[in-house]
Amino acid sequence: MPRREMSDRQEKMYQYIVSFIKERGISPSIRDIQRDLDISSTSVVSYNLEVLEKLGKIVRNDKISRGISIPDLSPALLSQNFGRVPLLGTITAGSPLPDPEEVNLDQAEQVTVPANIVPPNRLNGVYALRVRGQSMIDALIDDGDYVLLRFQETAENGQMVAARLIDENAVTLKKFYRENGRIRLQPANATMQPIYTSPENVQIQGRVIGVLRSLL
Amino acid sequence: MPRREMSDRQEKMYQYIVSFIKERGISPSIRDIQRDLDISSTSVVSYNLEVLEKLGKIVRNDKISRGISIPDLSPALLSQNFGRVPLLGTITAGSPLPDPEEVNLDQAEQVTVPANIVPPNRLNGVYALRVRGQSMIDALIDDGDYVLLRFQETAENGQMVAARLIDENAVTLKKFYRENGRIRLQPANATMQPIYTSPENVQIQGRVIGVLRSLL
DNA sequence: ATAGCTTCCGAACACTTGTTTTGTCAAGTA
DNA sequence: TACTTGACAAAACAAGTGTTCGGAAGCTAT
Repeated sequence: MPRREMSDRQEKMYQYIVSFIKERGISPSIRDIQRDLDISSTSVVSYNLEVLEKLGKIVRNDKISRGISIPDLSPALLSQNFGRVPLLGTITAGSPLPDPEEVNLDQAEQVTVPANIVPPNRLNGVYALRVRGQSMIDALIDDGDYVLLRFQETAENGQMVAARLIDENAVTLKKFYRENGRIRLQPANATMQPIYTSPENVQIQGRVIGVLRSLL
Repeated sequence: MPRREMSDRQEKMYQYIVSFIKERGISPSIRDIQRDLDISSTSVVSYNLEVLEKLGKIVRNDKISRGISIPDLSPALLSQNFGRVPLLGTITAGSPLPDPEEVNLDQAEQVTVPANIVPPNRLNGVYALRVRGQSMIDALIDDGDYVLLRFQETAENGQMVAARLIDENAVTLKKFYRENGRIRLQPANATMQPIYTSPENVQIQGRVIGVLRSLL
């Protein structure tokens, strides 16, 4: 049996509910619908809401006020197909990076991260940085890209990290290598030289786990 | 004057409201909060909600039932900080690509696109493809990346496009050049040779406008 | 036409829900 | 001490809100 279509009235009610929720963030009451759609009785609204629920267009939370919600608009979606991480600044070879723990996460600009790139449930401790410069061009990271980093203080050889050089008070995006007692920070750009320094002078601020690039 | 912090109780209430809305799609009532958080009186809830609203953590719709909404969770966000495009398949040098117009867009897998990469209002006619192979490695596109393409049938010299070779019935990701009467499709990989063919044999299926990469 | 169905109407009902009022109590503060 | 303020408690109040129910109107099929 094919799914029945919505009647004219049901279509209008559905549209009304969707825009009401989009604009105000809460469900309309039955009397809201009745009034704004010039329906003669609340019982008519009730009746058609029942139909809409059977059609799967809306979900009703039994007998409670303003209990209409729309599955396709569910805030649950907000944590399903993507997540959001704070954009903590720009990373350039040589310029200092705001400490992720000191930034007010509430007021930081947010970057949406598709679930295909990093699943939302693995987004804890992840932040984004804008890339300035081409020091990682051979690692397919270009000026203007956004890199996603997971905060961690250690790294394996070969991992791409944001590393802080304490003495120089600089933060840079490099590949990390531990070599008999010292650290090598290797740019992915054939024209640039690696940095050698002592383990004490290096503080890892996160590891790159994703890249986003706009070519518009 | 620095913004005050939430008290312990307010923190709990806020968390409760957020998860309630996420799970059920509607706001909790004051008595829901009172009961589930073991608060002695509705007036206490009311009092603290007032504080939360002053802090900007929640929005209250005056005097109506279940009128609490959370700005950060607003369904309006669903069309603000990102958009979604269909994932139409995989592009490999040599394998055919499903025609974007023939695919059922409703049931195609969706990819979330951050507003930073492509603004949602410019997402019309945009689709995503998974990249197979390393023919564009010098253009910073690697195996496994997602590329975002805007559907268009013409291209300027140097633009990166998905091009269909009609005779060969193959689709490939290349840089496009028009050279005195013929077309050159240039891979961005020093080890690979360009393809030369006639304009009649080339059908452009879209231009690359973004790249998403996961390094997890 | 008649039965059966869907859709609608109007009003009344009962529960849900936000608000208000009156106090209490502890921590500051002059 | 006396006064203010923040946070809480208990109960009562007044709307807001979903539901129900008898009946009417329109429609379809027999």
